[in-house]
Amino acid sequence: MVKSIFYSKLNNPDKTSKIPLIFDLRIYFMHNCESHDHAELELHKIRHSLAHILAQAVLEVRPKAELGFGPAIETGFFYDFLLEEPLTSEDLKDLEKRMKKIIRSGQKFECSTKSETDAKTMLLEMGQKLKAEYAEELSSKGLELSFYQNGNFIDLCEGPHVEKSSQIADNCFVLDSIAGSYWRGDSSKQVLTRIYGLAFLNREQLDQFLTERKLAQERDHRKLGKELEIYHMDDEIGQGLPLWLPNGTVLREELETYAKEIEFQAGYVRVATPHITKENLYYRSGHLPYYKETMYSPIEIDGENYYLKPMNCPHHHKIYGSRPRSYRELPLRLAEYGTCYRYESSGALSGLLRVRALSMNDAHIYCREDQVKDEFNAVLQMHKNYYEKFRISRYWVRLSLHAADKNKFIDGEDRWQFAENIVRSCLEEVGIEFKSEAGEAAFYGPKVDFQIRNVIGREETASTNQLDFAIASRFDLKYTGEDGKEHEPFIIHRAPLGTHERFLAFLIEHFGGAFPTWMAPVQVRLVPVSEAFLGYAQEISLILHKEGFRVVLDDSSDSFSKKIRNAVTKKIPNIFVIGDNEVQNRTVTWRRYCVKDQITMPLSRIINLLKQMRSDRTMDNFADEVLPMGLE
RNA sequence: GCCUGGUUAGCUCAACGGUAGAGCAGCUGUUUUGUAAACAGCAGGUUGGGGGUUCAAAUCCCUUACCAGGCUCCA
Repeated sequence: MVKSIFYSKLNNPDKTSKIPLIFDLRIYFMHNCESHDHAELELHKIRHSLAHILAQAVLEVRPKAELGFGPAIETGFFYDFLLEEPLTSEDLKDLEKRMKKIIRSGQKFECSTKSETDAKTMLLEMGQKLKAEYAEELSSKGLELSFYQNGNFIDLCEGPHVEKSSQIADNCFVLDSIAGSYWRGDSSKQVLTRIYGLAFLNREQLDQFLTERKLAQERDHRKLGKELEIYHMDDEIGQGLPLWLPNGTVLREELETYAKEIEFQAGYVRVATPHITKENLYYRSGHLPYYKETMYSPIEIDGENYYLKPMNCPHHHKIYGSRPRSYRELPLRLAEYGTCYRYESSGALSGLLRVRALSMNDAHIYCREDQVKDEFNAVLQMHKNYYEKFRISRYWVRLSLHAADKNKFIDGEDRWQFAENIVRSCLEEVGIEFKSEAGEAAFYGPKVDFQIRNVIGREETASTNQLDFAIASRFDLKYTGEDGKEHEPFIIHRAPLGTHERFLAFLIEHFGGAFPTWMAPVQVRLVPVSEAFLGYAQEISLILHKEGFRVVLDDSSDSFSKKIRNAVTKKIPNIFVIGDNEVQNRTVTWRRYCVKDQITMPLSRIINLLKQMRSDRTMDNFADEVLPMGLE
């Protein structure tokens, strides 16, 4: 009953930001867009045809433009052009008009095939050198070269397309943005100009997408991070080096405490390691030759180079190797919220999602061969539990396997097979759906990567679990077995909560800035109806503070309504309203974030409730999380 | 790192070759309020930094730092 009062409105729009509490652009960002559903196919044809029409329009204003690729994508289409004279976002409106004109002219899309020679001759005559290059490549793979022509425009393309341009509603698309790209995605090749378009079956769907994208931008962690004073980036500190403000630090520490408790229960022990390390360690680990360009330049001291650590593994390996190990003490699980530094390319940096200073929920598990499976299973189970706890459903899991590339992956086909089989069967046993991808493994073993998309659709690896069968020998890590002989341990690298930076960026967006009571920077805001009740409010404030709650008393001279508003815009989960009635009866009136209905209860009772919510880590920012203590 | 665009008060924005302005936040008063913005006043800016063009630059040009959207990369 009370539950329904408290949560009935939670899924309604939050009046402050005008966004639903739990909002999901998933429908637009579904990974598997290969559905063969009829409408999907129609939409695909429309998008793909629009890409051609865009190219047609660009050729009208830039006749010498060379065409790159122009596919349909999840939200529309793009086309890449090699231009002598640049196009800018100001040209998009004009191009859009030209596209509409082409659409209305009702051009037919006609397919034809050509031999390699004919195709190349024609493409080169048209000045389409990039396409000619691609035609040659396709042909060398034995593929047929098909062309689609509409009006005076012809393009090498496998289709499919609409039959006539007039089948496309001329208001169902919009040119969205302009960006750079590289030919064949290779940064050593030509720089192309990419124009992105949004396209849907009709205007309503386009408008809906635009509206929802706008709402999604409202919960962008960079916006909320500023509004809720979570972190600050400062030019004088450096790119990608966030300053965690007091509110953000609460979030980090709550998350960390939670992880520490879970890891303690799971038999981990904690370690701490320095931020800088001698160069040689990274030669030993094998990282330096591969990752030098993504490490900060070394600091020279006493004739030696020291690097800021880009990962914690070598340090943990050194801890393992600090004395002889017996099979009896395995598995050894070393955990650290280690701070690392990576010189990420400046263009990749983005709020907290991609930074240069990061703290990782890292641990390394050193175990025997007969323990690998149970350990990896436990890791995946822990990972799954975290995701369920935080209600993270917008992710996909990649099983990253090796490929035949001696430069990227260490030798040993048998060992790769062994490790990959274990990882795959663990995923199956724990019941995590995954997609295998060859060539994505770490150089020392297979990985299970949890891929998330942020609220505006950018995909990142949220966390990763790896089975390493190779590094132990580089570090000469051994244990004495039951047989009295030396053996090499397997190492599991795992970071289910990824980094504070990325995970919190994701949670900020996932929760729209409204954190559960246990995490919230301010857990309770006391709002007296007028200054006459400040005394009782102060008393409550002291009690709550003594109980360890993060409580703020609003003793401003703002109007009562304004005080409520201020508390709500800060997305504080619990507001205690205090007026005459409350003073008389030693109660408080409890108003939850985003919920107007409220409940008055004795002070002692509400404190017990809060304590229980805190110790249970209730996800009270979700509609269905049940309140404790029989409030129903 | 690359391509394109951007940077005006703490925040969100206006002024687009001719005296930098508003709302919110802040501060000071008045107001003491029962559920999302009381009222008044004050203060706040060498328009990211540097250089140039011009009688005159927030506005045009160059350069640098940073930001955004992509691309590349991602142990």
